[in-house]
Amino acid sequence: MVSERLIGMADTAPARPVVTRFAPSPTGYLHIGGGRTALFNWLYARGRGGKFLLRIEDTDRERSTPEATEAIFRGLRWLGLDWDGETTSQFEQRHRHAEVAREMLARGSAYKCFSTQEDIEAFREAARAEGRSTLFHSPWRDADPATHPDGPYAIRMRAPRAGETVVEDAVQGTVRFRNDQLDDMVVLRSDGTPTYMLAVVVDDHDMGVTHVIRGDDHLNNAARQQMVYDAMGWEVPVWAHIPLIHGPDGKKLSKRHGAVGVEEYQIIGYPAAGMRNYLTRLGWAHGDAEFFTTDQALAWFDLPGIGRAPARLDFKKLENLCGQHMAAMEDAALLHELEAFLAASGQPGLTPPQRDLMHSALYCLKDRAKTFPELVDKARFILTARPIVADEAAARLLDPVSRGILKTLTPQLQNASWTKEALEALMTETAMAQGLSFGKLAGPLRAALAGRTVTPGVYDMMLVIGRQETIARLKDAAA
RNA sequence: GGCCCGUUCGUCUAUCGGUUAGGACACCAGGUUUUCAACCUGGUAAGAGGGGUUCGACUCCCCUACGGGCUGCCA
Repeated sequence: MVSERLIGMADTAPARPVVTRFAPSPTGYLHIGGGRTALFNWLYARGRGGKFLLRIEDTDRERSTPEATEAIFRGLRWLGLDWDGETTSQFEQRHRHAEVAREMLARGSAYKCFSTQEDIEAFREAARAEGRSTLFHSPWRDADPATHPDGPYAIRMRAPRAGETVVEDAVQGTVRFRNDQLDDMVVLRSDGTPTYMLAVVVDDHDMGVTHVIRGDDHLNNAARQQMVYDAMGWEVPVWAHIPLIHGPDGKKLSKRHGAVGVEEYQIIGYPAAGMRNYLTRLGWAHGDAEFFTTDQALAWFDLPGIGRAPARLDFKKLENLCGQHMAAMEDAALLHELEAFLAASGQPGLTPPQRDLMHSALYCLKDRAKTFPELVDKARFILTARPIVADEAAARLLDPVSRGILKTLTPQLQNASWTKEALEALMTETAMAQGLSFGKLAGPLRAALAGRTVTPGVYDMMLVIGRQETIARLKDAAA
């Protein structure tokens, strides 16, 4: 099959270095679906030693804002998706676009259309009434230039009416469109500005984009854009239209599903590596691989592995993956990302002493948390100063009997060797002396040390905060 | 309405004509255990429906249903 041959060629023997791009319109936050599209493009290019470019599609002057552009940058940076070279602005290329439109005019592959919006609306109105196709057929397509009025005009593509346009898509396969189903799209508006349909093609060509990986809401557009490539005699890129992401209910992702903006995920506290893993796995598979590093994703990512059906967001699985990545992360990197999380979510940062404690405690914290808020919660024993205020559940464990036991423990801790083994021996001994199981002792101990019933192991906490602080907290609790 | 895409456990998916349809998350049960978490073991659970093609279809073709997209001088 033709499509398979194309895919094979693209994957095994690229004729030229791979160049991909992410081309968001700056009209709001970076959508999670857009984030995944960017990730796929980044993985594909970088995994092959190619280039990943960023172009801001800001030709809609009404809706484009610099704030939105900034939000896109922040979102991509958080995901760790760096792009090559300068960011390009589609709007700044408008003169080049217009030049191409005029070139198409000169080649006869486009024509001046003097129809007004009202003419077109009337045409569609009539077509609807008669049950005909509402595709606009401009009367100016074959008009004699001598009859052209001296007014504003749009430039329309002179699209072929017969035959079909075949899109070879690396994900969707061979997709055929009958040309009579496609109309003569406007490439240059009557105010002289280019339309998206023209601008993407010109920009992708000028930037040397070899693979267009984007949402499948553009699949139909590919057919029309291909006509522009053909008209200009340009090489058509490899198309890869990936399915959109849906909400947990299978419906199109929207605000009511909760987090739709990439930045919201950072604020919720997912580690970026876990986010990348999850997003890569959503709609793409490499056999049974579930948990993998970004380096592995770079090595494995390919187009044939992309699925054709829309995927639903599953926060449970996201969390699970994030938990695994947290546990696998280097302490220094984890600490760094934790601080970035605190800043991004508007929380107070760590003081230098807290930072040191956190660093030394991460070993017993990181495999207990799936998100940064969970990590912070589990780290409460090093983030709060004495006196430790016990929560309700912890307070219940500090009954008079338990407090008495804690009291007998403090002198022994004074002389104990401060290692896990020694502490363990001491605790077990103390528990037995009281006729208790160690579990009965650990509860109050934990409550005294952290004020919580959910914490890292008691020995780990004691080792992290040290002898003096441990004894002080036990005395506080026993008092 | 027209055109285009899609449909395997609840969810993400493997399978590229021949498998007891595999894995992961979630869930349930058990184990380990100083709580929670983590961890270990086991379990429930799937090819939308109907026609073909074939010795044999989840895999190929057609129809239907359902979901999604496009149908702009938006991107």
